Parts: sequence; structure tokens; C-alpha cells
Amino acid sequence: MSQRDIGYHRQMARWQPDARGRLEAAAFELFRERSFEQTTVADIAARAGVDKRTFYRLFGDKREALFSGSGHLEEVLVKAVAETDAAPFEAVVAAFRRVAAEIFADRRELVRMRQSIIESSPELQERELRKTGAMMAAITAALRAKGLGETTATLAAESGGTVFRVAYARWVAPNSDASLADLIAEVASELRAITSPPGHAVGGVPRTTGDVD
Amino acid sequence: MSQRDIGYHRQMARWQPDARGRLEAAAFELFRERSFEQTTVADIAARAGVDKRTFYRLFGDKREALFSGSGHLEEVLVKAVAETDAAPFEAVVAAFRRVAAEIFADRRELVRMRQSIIESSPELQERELRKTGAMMAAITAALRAKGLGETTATLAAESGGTVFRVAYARWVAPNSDASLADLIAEVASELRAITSPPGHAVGGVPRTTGDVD
DNA sequence: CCTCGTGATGTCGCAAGGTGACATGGTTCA
DNA sequence: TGAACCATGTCACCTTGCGACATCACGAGG
Repeated sequence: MSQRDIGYHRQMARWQPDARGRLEAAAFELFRERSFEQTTVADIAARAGVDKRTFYRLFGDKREALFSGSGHLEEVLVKAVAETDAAPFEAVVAAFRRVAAEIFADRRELVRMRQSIIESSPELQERELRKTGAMMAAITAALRAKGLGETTATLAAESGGTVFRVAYARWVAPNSDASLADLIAEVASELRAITSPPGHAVGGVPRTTGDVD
Repeated sequence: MSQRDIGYHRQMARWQPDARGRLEAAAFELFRERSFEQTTVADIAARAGVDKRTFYRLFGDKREALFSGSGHLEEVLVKAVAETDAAPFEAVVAAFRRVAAEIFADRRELVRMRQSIIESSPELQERELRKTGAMMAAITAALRAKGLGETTATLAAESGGTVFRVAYARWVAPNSDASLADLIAEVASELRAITSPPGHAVGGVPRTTGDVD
């Protein structure tokens, strides 16, 4: 069943190395070939040459195979937020622009494929929502660690996240060619315009101190 | 097993009426008594006096039993947004204040119980995220129907949603007694403060007027 | 060189989520 | 009276996920 007859080359370990990587790759391929729903964990394991049980030991559940990179992303984001000393919202936007350049910039095609997989499955959409939610929470925590109040921190993190999601959606869209970092800057500016006081004057906010708890 | 000795009063249908309502109630009770994970669909069905298969015909999946009201909520929200003619962000905030008064105001305790159930289960959290996401999409659509651009509509809807979520979290919190509508107004004003243009020379975004698609 | 422990895997079995197909029996209308 | 209807119950089955136990290469000692 598995490949026990390998072992004729150097290392010659009992099992081929990087089971995790092979499983991620197998899952990605299969989700594209068939769909997420029509791919069985057994299928993924088979293509990766391991047992179904091994898949679960490495991933927790079928969806996780597509979200392995989110940990790293969160890490970079939190560090970026912690290191800057700009105002909360600006700090978060800057952090997103940084990951845009450091992590996403060179992977547009890959991101597009991944996105199309996610969009085809409600289950994956839910998981993505949870992952981004966790990232927002991490950013909020990082902001709070800098002395900000709960509400201010949450609002800054969530708003920044909204800006990122909108920019990201545009970036991933078919005929888009602008850089993600630029799109983020644009969207952030639009958000400022939209939330500026009812009247009109997009400039000076009429007081409304942001004094939080 | 099912409903044994009923049928002595008027209608006397083959089955007790409102299977859906009984299932929702049974689920709510059981999720509180044990937890979501430790409650089986079979348990819920048994308590409601119907078969497991009936549960699935009415709900789609186990989580759905807790989110039946979201349809109504979305409906009211969309209508409120469609009927006003205020600026986008203000329109969304106003819509949320309306549902706060019309739907949530009298149900704080129930909402608290429900929230504690959701917070104890990752699966339910994911589902809630998806439901709120769907509501934001509906609001975005309502805004677009009024002639707004995709980005503006999305940003207004999402920002309004963020304001609502933060206010809601405060409202549901243990020692809170302020009204949800008031909290929403407060939080909205804080968001305006946070996103108002950087003091002055912080991070002037390069150009990028808020010109939407 | 043998032995034992360790760790990543494979095997087995099973509870629970979810679904298709078909059986049932009140209700309604011709 | 009878047929079409329709919400339910029944049954069989697939898949997800997990606990428990068996394996076996590899490394540390004796």
C-alpha cells in the first residue's frame, strides 16, 4: 500500500521525508482537480503516500491543509505592529503594507489559485474567516500591549483588516495589476473619506475625542 | 419513540406542530446543559420528539439550529439601509441602531446565553462569522443598489459591521447596562476619530484620491 | 553486537455528522 | 372512495476525526 520498498539511496529513511509538505501539495492539487468537497482525506493521503491517520496527526482537519501559512503571516503582522510607533490605524495599515510586500508580492498567481479554491467551498470560507479573525485578535493584542484601550485597539485592527481585505480582493481580481501595497494605501484613504464626519469637509474632524476606556 | 399519546385535542395531527421550533429549543437547551460538541444531533431530535433525519431536513447542519434568526435580522438591516438617504457609513450605522432597538433591546439575557454558547465552540464561531459576513454582503448589495461604487459600499458596510460588533461585545459583557443603540453611536464616533487623517505629517499616503470604481 | 527507548507511521475500530432512497400514513381535493 | 400529496420515519452508507495499539528504523548504552 504505502511505499515500503524505497530505500536504495543515501538517507534511506523508513519513510520519505516531509510528509507534511507532500500532504499540503497533494491537497492543493486535488482541491483544484476535483473540488474540496469531492476530495477525500483518504485521497489526499494516498497521493502523498501516507496513511489517512497521518494526515490527521499533522493537520487536525481537512481544511487546515490549505491554511498552513497563516501562522507565519500572523507573526510578521504582529511584529510589524509592535515595532512601529505610528497612530493605531496607521500602524495597522503599515503592517499590512509590509506583509503585502514581503509575503504576497511574488505569489499573486498562487494566491489566485488558492482563492478560487476557497471561494468554491463554504467550509473553507468559514475557516478563512476564522483565521483572519484570529489575526485581527493578535493585532489587537499587539496594539493593547502598546498601551491602547480595548476599543481603540479593536477598532484599529478591524478597520485595518477591512482595508486589507478590500485591497486584497481587488488585487486578486482577474484584470488587476496594481501592487497590493498601493491598493492598500488607496483603500485606506477611501475609508478615511467615508468615515469622516457626516457634513462633508474631508479634512478636519470636529472633535469627537477618541478617548477610550 | 416519537410522540406517543397526543391527539385528544382539536387538530390532532399526525405529528405535533412546529417541529422546527421544538428542535431549536431543544438544541438551545442541550447546548447549554452539556455543550455544543457533546450534544448529538440524535439527542436534539430525541428531545424534540422527531427523528434525526427530520432535523437535517429542517436545518442543514447541527450549527444552523442556533442561527435561525439571522435571516430576519438581515432582512430588517437591508430594508433600513435601503430606505435612508444618509451618507453610506451613516446609513449603515443608523440601520444597526435600528435593529438594536427593534430586535435586540428586549432580549439581552437571551443574547447573552446564546453568545456564551457560541464562544465555547470554534465551530459555532466560524458559523457566526459566516453569517455576519453574509449580512455585510447583503448590506453592501443594498448600498450598491443605491448607486454607490463597490469599494465604497463594501467599506461602509464592513466598517458599520465592525462598529456593531464592538458595541455588541460591550453590550453583552457582564456588567454592561448601556443600551446597544447608544453604544453603537459611541463606537461609531470613536471609529471616526481613529481613522481621521493622520495628525499631520505621519504617513501621508501618496496621492490616491478616494475615487471609487 | 545486542538491547532498549523513542518517534513517526500504519492498522483497526468506532462514534457522530450528513445524505439518498424508499416506506408510511394522515390530509386534501376531485 | 380514492389518488396525489407531503412531512416524517427507516434503513443503509460514506466520510470525518479520534483513541488505542502494533511497527520498525535509528540512536544511545552496555
